[in-house]
Amino acid sequence: MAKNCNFIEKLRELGLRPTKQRVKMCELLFNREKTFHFTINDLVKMISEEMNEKISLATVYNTVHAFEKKGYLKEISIKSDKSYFDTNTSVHHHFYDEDTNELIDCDENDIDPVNIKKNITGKKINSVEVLVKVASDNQNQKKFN
Amino acid sequence: MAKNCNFIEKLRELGLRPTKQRVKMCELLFNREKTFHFTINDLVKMISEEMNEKISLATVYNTVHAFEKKGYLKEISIKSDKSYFDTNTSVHHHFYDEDTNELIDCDENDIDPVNIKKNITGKKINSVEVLVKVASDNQNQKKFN
DNA sequence: AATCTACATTATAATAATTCTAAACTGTTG
DNA sequence: CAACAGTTTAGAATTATTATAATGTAGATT
Repeated sequence: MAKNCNFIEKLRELGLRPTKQRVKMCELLFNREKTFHFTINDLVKMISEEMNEKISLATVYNTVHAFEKKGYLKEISIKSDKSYFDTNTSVHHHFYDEDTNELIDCDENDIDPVNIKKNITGKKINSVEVLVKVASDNQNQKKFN
Repeated sequence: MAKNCNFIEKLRELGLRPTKQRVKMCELLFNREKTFHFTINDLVKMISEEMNEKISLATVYNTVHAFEKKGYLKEISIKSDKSYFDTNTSVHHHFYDEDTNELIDCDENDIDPVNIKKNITGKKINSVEVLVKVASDNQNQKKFN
């Protein structure tokens, strides 16, 4: 499996200095089979567990945002109290389990292509993403007036 | 147009005491033709402009959440730094203009029904919402490995 | 290899959004 | 109107995130 030196190269190509913090974060984030979702706090915990030295929270924020800016991480808006990030940067859909707060990636064949019939003049569609909220029990919606 | 007394009745029905703060918020939120989106801060400003007395920020939070819990407001997850709320509580889709940060409701006929082919055992689909991000220029995505 | 320099990391402070708290206030019920 | 439970309020507390300023370090230069 791809190890450090790969990431060191990769980071250099991006114009990011391969510091040990960044390399460690690359290993944790990109050295895996499946893509996954995390919060900054998840990541800090993961790093602390893997490294003997402590990492600064600010570094994690900086690095995550650097990766995001380069297009290797994607921010996901589900809950507004925290930011979730996704190592799957392709446009894709999600299931969100409201019971467990779990976010599940959709396969390409889980959802048929979405047909958008309206277009906004002068604007280009950058992405089309579907969020399917699921839960064990249901609650309906009402109108006030 | 429906005035105070209507909202006083309505609030009572919901088991919410019709305090003057709540009635004022009802007027501002629900006494309009079109539904709309707002942040807590937007709302606080609107209220301050309309009322001589000041309203506590906590009250606005409490009341918005009370309305949300009763199903008359809906939280929207677009940007993660702030919470947006929507007086349109029906399941509906959005266009999000990345240039102006503007959120636009979709009509029912703007987007064809989304066909979900996967189902998660033991879970019910609560909502299916599409977010279409638009902008003047485009930027592509890459994979790290 | 020692030095230099720009970029990174760090601890901490600052900011911002939101929630909590405890006291004062106010609809509602009797 | 008296009493109680639910509300409002100001301000403190909490949480997520960003800014700051000093220190550290990768990589180029000597």
